[in-house]
Amino acid sequence: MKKAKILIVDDEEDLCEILKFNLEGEGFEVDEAYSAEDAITKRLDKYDLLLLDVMMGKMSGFKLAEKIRKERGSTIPIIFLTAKDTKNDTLTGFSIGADDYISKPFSIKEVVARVNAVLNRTTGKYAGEQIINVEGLEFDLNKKKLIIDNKSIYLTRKEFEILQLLIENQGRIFSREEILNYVCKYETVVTIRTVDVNIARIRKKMGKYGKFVRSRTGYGYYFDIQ
Amino acid sequence: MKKAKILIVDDEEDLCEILKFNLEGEGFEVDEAYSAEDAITKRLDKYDLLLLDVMMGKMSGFKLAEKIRKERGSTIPIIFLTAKDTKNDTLTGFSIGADDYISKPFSIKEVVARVNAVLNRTTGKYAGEQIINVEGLEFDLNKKKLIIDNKSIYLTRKEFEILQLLIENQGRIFSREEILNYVCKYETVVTIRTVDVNIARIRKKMGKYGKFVRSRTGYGYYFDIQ
DNA sequence: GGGTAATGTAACAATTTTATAACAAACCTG
DNA sequence: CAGGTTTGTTATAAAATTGTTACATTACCC
Repeated sequence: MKKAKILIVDDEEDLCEILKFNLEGEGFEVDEAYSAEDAITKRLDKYDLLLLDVMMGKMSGFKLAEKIRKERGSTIPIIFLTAKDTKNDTLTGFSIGADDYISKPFSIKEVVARVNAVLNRTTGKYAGEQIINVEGLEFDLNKKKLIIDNKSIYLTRKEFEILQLLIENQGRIFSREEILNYVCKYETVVTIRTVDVNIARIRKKMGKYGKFVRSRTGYGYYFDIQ
Repeated sequence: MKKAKILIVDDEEDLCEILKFNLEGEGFEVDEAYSAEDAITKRLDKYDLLLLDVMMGKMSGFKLAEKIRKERGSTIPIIFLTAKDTKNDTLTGFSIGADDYISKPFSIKEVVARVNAVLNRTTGKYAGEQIINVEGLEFDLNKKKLIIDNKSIYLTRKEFEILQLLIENQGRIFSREEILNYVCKYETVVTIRTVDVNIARIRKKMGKYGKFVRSRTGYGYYFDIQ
């Protein structure tokens, strides 16, 4: 999956850095802007989420948010950071929405959790149909299945991941090591020939299209429709 | 359709701004007042809804509401925002004629949802009958029930929300995390397996239609009539 | 073509995931 | 606060996936 990109807009540079450090640790790509004016100069449509300080120098976070929404018509999710002191446990109970706010002082953990939650929700919701189409072969990323001749072919997770890797990089050859590494990242070590078996299963399920999943002796596997 | 006008009365200016920002995003026209005294000076009959903080400086939200209702004889709907969930406050609020009551901390989404609900109810423009019909299975969004073979099947809130998510996105697979995230928005963290149990309960209640709620090992759950 | 290495695949085993029942905790509601 | 309802937890059985192995088949090189 592609890394989500986050833009932090806050004039407290230290805080920015801490957030950046932690969010990067979570696998996000993070940019910073130290003022609203600075943020405006950036191409905001590059980002998947905005972390916006409410209290900043000249232009407040709200103004900036308004500008982004109204002038640019963007629907990018925004989480506000606000300095308002909180007597009660606002932090724990406050939950996610398309937009959300987190009061300072907040725990880094919490911010990360919220960011994850918002991104999960919005990317889940607004990601409409995701279908890769090749030669009358539909590869549906949301429904995790193939559609061939109007028939649904259900792939298991490993099968799906392997095929996705090959299809998204049509023509490129992946060694068994690469495939195993991609599919079993954090898992225990398995025999290299397992890949063969999985490929065989994929081919079988794909029927007449199975031959598009090709092997090159000594190299590995690739997908090609020629 | 005319835009509904909303007045927010709350001394926490940040919160006001966030609410305003989000409600405007929903297509409402929004004004703010940072104190009850401030609110009184406004022509309240201009508004279709009041969002009223209970705890404010000198005059409480309740006092203000009482004033509005008794002295001005207004029937404008009021939603109270309150910091503490005390039964006493609740009662007071409702006896004054509160239309709804949201305790802080709340999520922005929740407020927006309640505002929509109250405005729908009071202005009488219902979204009309909301019934999803699939294969002789009626799913009544307003009455929160299923109708199968002319029999009403009552689903609990969680059950209903899960089923609604699945039915409204027919075919799309939702991971347990997504489902939990969707259903337990404002709540504490629960075990991921809870989803399984809820799915089982839904299937059981749906009888012969239960099989339409499907699982895909390694992915999650989805609804499909095929 | 014959020998060797690489790949394909079937059958089975190990592992992981899901279904469900039974119980416990939370939650209403009068 | 008693009793019913909803929701969450846990344990175990059942199902599905994934891995291993052994042998068949194919590709490669001389």
